[in-house]
Amino acid sequence: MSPKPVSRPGGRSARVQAAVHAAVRSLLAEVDRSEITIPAIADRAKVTPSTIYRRWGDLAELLADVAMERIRPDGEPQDTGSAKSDLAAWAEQYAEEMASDVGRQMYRDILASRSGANIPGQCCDIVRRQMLTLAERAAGRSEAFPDLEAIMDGVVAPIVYRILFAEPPSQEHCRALVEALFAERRRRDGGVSRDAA
Amino acid sequence: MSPKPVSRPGGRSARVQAAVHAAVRSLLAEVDRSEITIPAIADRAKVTPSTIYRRWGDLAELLADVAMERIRPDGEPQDTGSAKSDLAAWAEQYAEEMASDVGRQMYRDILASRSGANIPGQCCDIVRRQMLTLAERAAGRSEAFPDLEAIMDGVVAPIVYRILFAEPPSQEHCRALVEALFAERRRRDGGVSRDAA
DNA sequence: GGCCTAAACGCAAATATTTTGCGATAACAA
DNA sequence: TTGTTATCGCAAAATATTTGCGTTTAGGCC
Repeated sequence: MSPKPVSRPGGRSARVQAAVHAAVRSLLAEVDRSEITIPAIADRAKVTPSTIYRRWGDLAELLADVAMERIRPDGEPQDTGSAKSDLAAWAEQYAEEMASDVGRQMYRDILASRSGANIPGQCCDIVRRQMLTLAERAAGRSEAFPDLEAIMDGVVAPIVYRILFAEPPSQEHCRALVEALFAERRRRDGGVSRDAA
Repeated sequence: MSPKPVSRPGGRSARVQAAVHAAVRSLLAEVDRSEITIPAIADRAKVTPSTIYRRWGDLAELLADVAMERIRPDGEPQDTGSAKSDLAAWAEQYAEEMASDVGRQMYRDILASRSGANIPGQCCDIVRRQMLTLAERAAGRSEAFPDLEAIMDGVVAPIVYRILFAEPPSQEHCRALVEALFAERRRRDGGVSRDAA
């Protein structure tokens, strides 16, 4: 049961949540992970541990909550002039951010969440929304753009998989993924190669 | 510090490890995850908790250790006659196994491991080895076969990503991934579309 | 086979954590 | 303003984790 649906989001609750999140972020930056414990967080946030336990349930849910907040992109993806270069730029930047220690850790915290809120799904949706803005931008320019699911399979999945399980992808590799995707799309336009999930 | 390099793998240690692993597996099958605790495991395995703490460190490492044992494939991938159908059959079966609750949970346990042993990397290597046997089999038949990294990007990563973050891929989707990979491979033979990680 | 050394275990005390009951506070609505 | 109740703080109880120390036993060596 991650951050419960705050039915009373006013002053005090908001202050507590902000203080706890800030405490987690500072601890993540300063100390080793094995020392990040709920009493330690409560201490730094000037709250009692029981408050955190009641509101977030356990450490995994709290970390997943903080990770979800941090993984949210600041703004719209960069506009570089063309659909392909937009996607390539996005992929390179995303890979670089998520390949860092904090990025990889955010992903792990998100996957460790056991709440019914489907946190990993929300994380995936955030990326999907970014892709949709790229798609709309391409449509506004009358440019072709790959199918959303094809992007998830062809660009996002390889980047995330490599970061989580192997070596992070190089910039060149990210560009090659985008290149291959556009090449395939051009080849069989509106093709059936990637149908519904 | 996951399962320490057992410097004395003889009788007693082996018995303890087997009992603990068995206890974890039975608990995973029976009770809710929130009830799986080290004292509970120790209880069922007829061991003292301190033994588990000293040998595995914490619950996450123990669960990752058990998951790594379970994720190891039983034997060689099925031989279906051709390289493409071999890969398709492997992908479909792998997706089905890992999309189950236990499969998804194994992946999460593996990613939650913080030991220096690089458990996620080992997990990735297991898949790579399976792909190598398929490649060798194809070579023995003088069949073309995609590059290993292209398979990881084009087939394994999308399957695992979807299982972890979204809806598990359908059989048709798995087949389509393999189909697209072979089509691309044929198009630019020995091409540069997927260079080193 | 019998002996030695140290790794691995069991036990129990010491710490740390999580959970829970209850009274106090403060957000929100009427 | 007043009432209602979600949320919080505090402290006791329940659990889980760590640690010291004596015992067992695997593996090496005569």
